[in-house]
Amino acid sequence: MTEQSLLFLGTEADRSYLPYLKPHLKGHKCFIDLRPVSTVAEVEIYAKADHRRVTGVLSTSQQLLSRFANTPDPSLDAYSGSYFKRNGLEYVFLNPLEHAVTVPYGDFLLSRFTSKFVEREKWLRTPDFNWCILTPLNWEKEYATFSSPAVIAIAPDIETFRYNLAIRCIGFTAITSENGTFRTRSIVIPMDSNWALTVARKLADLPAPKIFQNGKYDNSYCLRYNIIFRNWLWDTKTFFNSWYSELPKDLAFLQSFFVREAAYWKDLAESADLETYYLYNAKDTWATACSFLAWMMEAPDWAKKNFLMDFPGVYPRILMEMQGVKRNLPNLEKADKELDVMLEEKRAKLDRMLGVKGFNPNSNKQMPALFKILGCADLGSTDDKSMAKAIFRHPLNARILGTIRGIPKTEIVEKMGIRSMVKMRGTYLKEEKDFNGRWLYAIDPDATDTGRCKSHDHHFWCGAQIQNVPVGKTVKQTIEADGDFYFAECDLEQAETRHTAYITGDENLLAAINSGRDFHALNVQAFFGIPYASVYDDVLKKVLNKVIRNIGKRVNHGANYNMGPDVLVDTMGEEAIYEASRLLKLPSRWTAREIATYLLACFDKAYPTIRSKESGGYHEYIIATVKTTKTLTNALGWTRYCFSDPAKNKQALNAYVATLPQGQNAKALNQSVMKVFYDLAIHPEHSKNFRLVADIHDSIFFQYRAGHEYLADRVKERMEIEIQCKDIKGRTRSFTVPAALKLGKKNEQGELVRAKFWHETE
DNA sequence: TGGCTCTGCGCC
DNA sequence: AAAGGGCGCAGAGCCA
Repeated sequence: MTEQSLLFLGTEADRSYLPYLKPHLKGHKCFIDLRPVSTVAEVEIYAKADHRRVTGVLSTSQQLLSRFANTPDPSLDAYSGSYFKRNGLEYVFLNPLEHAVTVPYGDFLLSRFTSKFVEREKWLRTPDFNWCILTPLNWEKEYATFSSPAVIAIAPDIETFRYNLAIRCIGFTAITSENGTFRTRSIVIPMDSNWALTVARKLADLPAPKIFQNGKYDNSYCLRYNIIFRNWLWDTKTFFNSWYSELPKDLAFLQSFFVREAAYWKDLAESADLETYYLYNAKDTWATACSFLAWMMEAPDWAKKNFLMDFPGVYPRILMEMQGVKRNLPNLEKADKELDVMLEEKRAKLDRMLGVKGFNPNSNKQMPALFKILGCADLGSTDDKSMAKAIFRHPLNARILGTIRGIPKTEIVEKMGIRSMVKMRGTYLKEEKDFNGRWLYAIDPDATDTGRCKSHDHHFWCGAQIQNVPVGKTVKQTIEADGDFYFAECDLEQAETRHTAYITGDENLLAAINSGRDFHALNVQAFFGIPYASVYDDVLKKVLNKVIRNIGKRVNHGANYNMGPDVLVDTMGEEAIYEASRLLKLPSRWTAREIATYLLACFDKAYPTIRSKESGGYHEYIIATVKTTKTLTNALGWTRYCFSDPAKNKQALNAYVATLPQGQNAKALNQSVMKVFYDLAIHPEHSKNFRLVADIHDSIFFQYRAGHEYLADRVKERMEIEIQCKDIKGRTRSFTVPAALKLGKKNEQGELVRAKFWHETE
């Protein structure tokens, strides 16, 4: 590698962080200048001076960036890692150096992007970009290239019109490999004729494996056109989440990460010029192809294993997304009307109490003002927890804030607070979000840090996410099963707690979870010494002491997430904390914080290996594992790369402590979803009588046709899979999380009434 | 008007 | 000093 001379053009804000740049320069000479720059010419004169002979410019200057970007006010963050070459001088833009300290992966990216200059030989030698617009005149020649056996993969990408969901153009980049050299060819089909449609279908049907970036989007649109992509086997978004799940995942970031010479080009999409727009489309496909090559060459085996686990999950998810669920319009209107009436009533009541007109409890200006008047400004927030505290302080507060807060999580509309009602109407009860009478959503198997699926609104710019629909009748009564189908849900029971038990190997937790008895009542006995028999009756299967059982439940929950005492007070609420104190006969002079500290200590005594600071505990194991390997791998074989140091940062510790149980459960459920998909949802014998609706973290929500109840049992069978799990001391056990099928409700005669609406599965 | 941040809240 | 994990989305308010 030849000695290089670099120039860092930063800003004053970078000054105190310059030491973080140095180790990444790998000994190369680097001039530093923090003065404002206004023109490229100025930089060139400075850099090319004989005594400097600078070849590469690293810059955190937004001002300089604006000379390169195609937009008037480009964002440094969007362009970080972007590369430009002008007049023989190369430029790479970076986020402010401060990120090296303030962002967990800041130093990592600083190193990576700096290596575009100091370790250029490590980067994929990018194939040249060459492209054309496909026309009836050139298409045969291009098609011959694309269908040649030398093509190892094809990266397609579509551009769409949002207002009518039409495909505007489709780009394809073919990767060919000859004698170890990769070449690309890119083409764009403007989708403006039947000829274009025919050609697009032909290209999609080619046997070469297809690479998409977030391909569920493209394939959703193409399915409407009957453009069927054969061999969709790769996805760069899934790739990236498989390797560095904590990093950003948008395409622009991916290209700057994988392609040395890539510049952020998304702003070309704003272009009114058609040819520029098609160029943008072609570049998208080319960048996707290059990212694919770079990932294949660079990603470690564990990331590839993650990919193989996650990618097939796109097939059941796209099926769920394209089907959605039916809305029942009369029920939707009824629910909305009911909320509307109650909302107006409560708003009027609140206004009367406050002596004003139109007080808005959702306003971040008005609510703090109200808190100030009520003497609660010290709470620092006006969220639900703070409202609970304010209400606890004084009956007047209770009267006023009660209208805003209502009874949390209640299923009765009359008891709901203003905020909940606004939330329900705005988020879940808007008819205009539906698509031909159906609620659509997206479910991504490749988008979270822990490996869970994530839901959001649909690719067709409608619908809403399906994983946070409020419990209870109000919203769920608007979701109706199709034709002669019924709804059912199958839930994994106590899934994450069971995973925690087998990961930590905590003997007490294992015993509790496997006793077949009521887990929370056992906790009450273990935590507080209150006899199990006074909390739960095993024979009648009945809770005898709801209050104390609930306290046990919440302490368990809090400790599992490694809460501190203050947060436990917040989540439980002072009322419940003092109630616990009374029930457990704790010293009456104790503060809420002291009570919470005691409650958490009770958990630690009962389950000594979970949070224990002593040697051999789970938290210590997490800290040590991340320190030595920077990764955490769960029993299903999914690995998370960890950028933060859990020894130095409690938030990071909490995240990493949670990642194994959460991710392990997620991957187990994913296996079940795959089985249900292949064995039932698309099985020739069953697909007519079975529909997958969604997977929701620890449950599968589906429909079966009347007379085909056995299909529900088959879902349950496929969810109860055996898991081999090695605990932190190296002992392997196998276990199965039990699943519970919810088909409907029993009527007065004790007969099962099957669920026609979603709330009836609860 | 659209885009942005902030706050708050829905779920597991 | 204090620290609950994983998410998406709506409304308010500010700014260009």
